[in-house]
Amino acid sequence: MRIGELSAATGVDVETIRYYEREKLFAAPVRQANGYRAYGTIHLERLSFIRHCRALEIPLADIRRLLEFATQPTAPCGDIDHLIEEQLLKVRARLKSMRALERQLAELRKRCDAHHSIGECGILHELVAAAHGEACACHSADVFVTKGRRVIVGSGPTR
Amino acid sequence: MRIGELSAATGVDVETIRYYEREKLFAAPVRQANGYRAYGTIHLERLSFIRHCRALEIPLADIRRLLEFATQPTAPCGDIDHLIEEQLLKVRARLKSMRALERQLAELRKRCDAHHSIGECGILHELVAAAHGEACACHSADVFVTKGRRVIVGSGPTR
DNA sequence: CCTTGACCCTGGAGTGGCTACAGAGTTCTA
DNA sequence: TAGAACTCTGTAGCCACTCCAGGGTCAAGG
Repeated sequence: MRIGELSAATGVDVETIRYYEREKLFAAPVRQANGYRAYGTIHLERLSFIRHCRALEIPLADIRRLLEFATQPTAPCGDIDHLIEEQLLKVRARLKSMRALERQLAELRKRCDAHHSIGECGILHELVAAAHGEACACHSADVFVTKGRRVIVGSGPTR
Repeated sequence: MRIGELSAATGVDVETIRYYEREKLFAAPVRQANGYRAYGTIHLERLSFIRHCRALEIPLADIRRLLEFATQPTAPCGDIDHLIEEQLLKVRARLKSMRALERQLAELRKRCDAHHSIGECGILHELVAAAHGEACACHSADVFVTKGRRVIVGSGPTR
């Protein structure tokens, strides 16, 4: 199987496959006389495994670890458990902040329900209000969490 | 105000402030005799505005556009409306895929409820099953969307 | 006066997970 | 036999920072 066929079979871009090889997510395949990569069923399975994990947004470094674990079937599986648990926690935390984000944006959008000039635009007005340290429709609380980092918003010189 | 004070006042990292300057999100401030940046209230407000937008996960390119809009108060505000609407749609799409992700990971975690060896681990088993084109607990459908791109999972050589 | 430590400067590299491209060679199809 | 379609390598770009090296500046304490 050539790289294009593997790509078609898995839906993974050719460039991405080569990238995974560079990143040592799977061993370099044998080469044909012309230098083309020749893949077998093993590669197809491993690539599907990787994409399945990526679909769960598991980072490549963790996928590498999972692949290593798979070679030691007698070891205890606590690490795998832990890895999935961590991933779930990450997703839940992100979900929480995304929900807040959705509320804030929906609230902000409400500020502009008619066609008028930028000078009168409620949206821009709200965004600018925040820059003056005033309370704003979108951020009632002063501090909230984005991407796991504490970010201060809606405040200003008064802090 | 020196950069450290601006940083303390807004909660924005010093490096990030310099980065915003490089990215032309605000004009370079005047310099003191020693070369230190000297900021005023305008910078503080603009930086707060930027962070407020970033807290809404509005990309820097869009923030640049918003800042340009703000200089034209008589123009119609349709573009601003549209920008926020697009952002809301983006967030909602992402939210939807995150919710699916959460379900899938929670389902996957259930597969391993006891301490045993990697060879017997239900989680790894499920992940490997996907690579064989079998149905898996985490992905009942064959195809779903991640980050706006179509990704094929849970299938394999049979496609 | 000297040291220490906190601050500031520039320029460049690194992060993750791809994606895109240049410039070359190879193979398939009409 | 021409041209399209594929493959190769190597490198750079994307986003929004973050970190570092190697230097300069400044105030407080001994």
